[in-house]
Amino acid sequence: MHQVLKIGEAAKKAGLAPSAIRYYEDSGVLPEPGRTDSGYRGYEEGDVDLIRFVARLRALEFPLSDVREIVALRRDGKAPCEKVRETISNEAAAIESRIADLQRLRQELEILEAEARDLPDTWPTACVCDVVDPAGKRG
Amino acid sequence: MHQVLKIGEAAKKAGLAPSAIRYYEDSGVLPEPGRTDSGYRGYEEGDVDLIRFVARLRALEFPLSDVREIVALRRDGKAPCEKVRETISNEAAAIESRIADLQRLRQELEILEAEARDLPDTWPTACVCDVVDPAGKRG
DNA sequence: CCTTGACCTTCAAGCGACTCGAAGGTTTAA
DNA sequence: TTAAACCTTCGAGTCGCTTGAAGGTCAAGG
Repeated sequence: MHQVLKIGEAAKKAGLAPSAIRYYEDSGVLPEPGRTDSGYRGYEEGDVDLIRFVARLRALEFPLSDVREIVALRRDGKAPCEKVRETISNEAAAIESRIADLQRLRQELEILEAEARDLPDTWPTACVCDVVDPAGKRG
Repeated sequence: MHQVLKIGEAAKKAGLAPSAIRYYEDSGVLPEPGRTDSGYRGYEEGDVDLIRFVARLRALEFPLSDVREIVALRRDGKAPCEKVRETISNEAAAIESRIADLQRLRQELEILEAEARDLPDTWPTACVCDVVDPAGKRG
């Protein structure tokens, strides 16, 4: 009735690599699943749901430590809602700030790219390096 | 005349940690500097310029392997211009695509944040988890 | 029956770009 | 003279996995 999946099939359903699932197990995020007689991991429907949930949190780039805590709360029958909300807002802030950093970098790189196009390569007299680091003197 | 700086002072001038400079040296990005009688690294003006240049490239998030190649070209008296331009454009593309990813994530998180605000925490009946992973059934 | 190939297992090591800690040596100022 | 603030090396830790080696299992095809 309720079929048991091997790690490769479970991984496919969750959009993860088998090695990632093993890693989550090793690092205490996912519980140890059952085993077949020959020692293969066997995932039941609920297990696969949990893996999918973890995959989803990781796709949102939640730190694995937070994912571990959230999964632990669920396992203990406690509501992870507060922790989830907290992590959502932390993660949103982190991403916001990373986007700002990258946009600054992108702008810098655009300027450098444009300036580099116009510069003849008469190294060591004139060089893109002067554009990249105008303060540095080449040796 | 030309003063020699210890690693901490050189690091400060370049906006790096001393440990980062040692790491660049170990990993073949920066050449080994001179040493004082007591074994301290001693950086001359040109050395500091090179460290500053490397710091600048890293601030633009160039991969260290590319920085290593660029520095090697300079050391060999060759124009690193082409490599620099290439790396600028690779890096610009990588950042562009990372920004796009993060903007998608940000949007998702904003939606989740809003939905989570409205949801009562009647675990295990209704929960932020349902919002995060609507397809997953909680156990 | 045997082989082939696609799975699965464990364990160790590698990636990138560093940082941190331990255990010790040096220099400078009070 | 002694304390603080440097410096040295070396090894291990971070994060989130992936990759590889060496082997076990299982279903299909010849």
